[in-house]
Amino acid sequence: MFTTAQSHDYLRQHFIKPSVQRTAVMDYLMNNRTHPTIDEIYLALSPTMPTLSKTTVYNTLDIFVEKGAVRILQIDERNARYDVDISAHAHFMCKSCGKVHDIFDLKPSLFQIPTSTPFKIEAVEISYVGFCEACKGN
Amino acid sequence: MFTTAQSHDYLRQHFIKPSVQRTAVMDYLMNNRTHPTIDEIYLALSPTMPTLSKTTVYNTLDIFVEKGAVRILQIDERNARYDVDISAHAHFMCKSCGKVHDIFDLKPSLFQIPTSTPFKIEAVEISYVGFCEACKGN
DNA sequence: GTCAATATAATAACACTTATTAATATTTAA
DNA sequence: TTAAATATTAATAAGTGTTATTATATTGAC
Repeated sequence: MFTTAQSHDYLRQHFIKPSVQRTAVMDYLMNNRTHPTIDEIYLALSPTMPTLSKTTVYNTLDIFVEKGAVRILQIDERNARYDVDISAHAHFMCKSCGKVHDIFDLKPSLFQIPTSTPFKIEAVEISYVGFCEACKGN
Repeated sequence: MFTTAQSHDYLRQHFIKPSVQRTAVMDYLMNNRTHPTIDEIYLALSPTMPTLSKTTVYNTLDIFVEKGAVRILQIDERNARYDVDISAHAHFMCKSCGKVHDIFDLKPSLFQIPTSTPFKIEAVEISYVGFCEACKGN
């Protein structure tokens, strides 16, 4: 369980001014490693922050991504998903239930930037799709 | 340069009934390896096929993907992109010009399905983002 | 405490995709 | 070959996630 103080610190480390809204969003991301969508974050926070607007959630996540505090995932074609864990790891999405899971135990070499290209590569995304444990039997 | 006859054959190989529209779309994909969007395909074909509708392009690509003749790429958050090359390779997208390039010369092991997960993985997508040769100087 | 700068909220606008339905082609059976 | 059934295409409308706009609120410097 991460505290609000820790979220606050994490924001400061990434040069993001920690407003009440930003701290709440970061707090949610740190404690819910489910790669939530904007909507999920908004719906989770609005009961305790009734004045929160979805626009603010969008703006907040934009800033987090821009400052490198959070990673945006492209794995789900429907919605953007967000991950506070910016370390090298891959993702899996279940075609049936839609849940996105982390895959950590891959060879570090998978995440290396290829040197054979003429491009200036800044980021890698490795995504797997299929069926999760709960869904693969059905 | 691929001929219409070849597109026709490729469709048949994937058990897709080759209508005029489907053959035209496949023909375009086989001759334009630019990972085009729906809009690009539609705009390219409509001058010579004035009755073509964008809905048909959507439907057609859905069928192609479902039958495994074409791969849909998630790399561009704005639009879906399509690739007739279904062999194992990665993609790079330029953050500046938006072009998507193939990256073929990677170790085959990169595309292996990880065995350490409890998931039934069916597909892998490896995406890189950054700046292309033309844009990286600016 | 006042003023300027920044952040938030509400609303509207946008863009891509999907659903619906009607029209047109194509196939099948007599 | 013709009629009926089926499949495909086209046009329109609807839906959904995201972005733009603008007004309000909050913060920070003096």
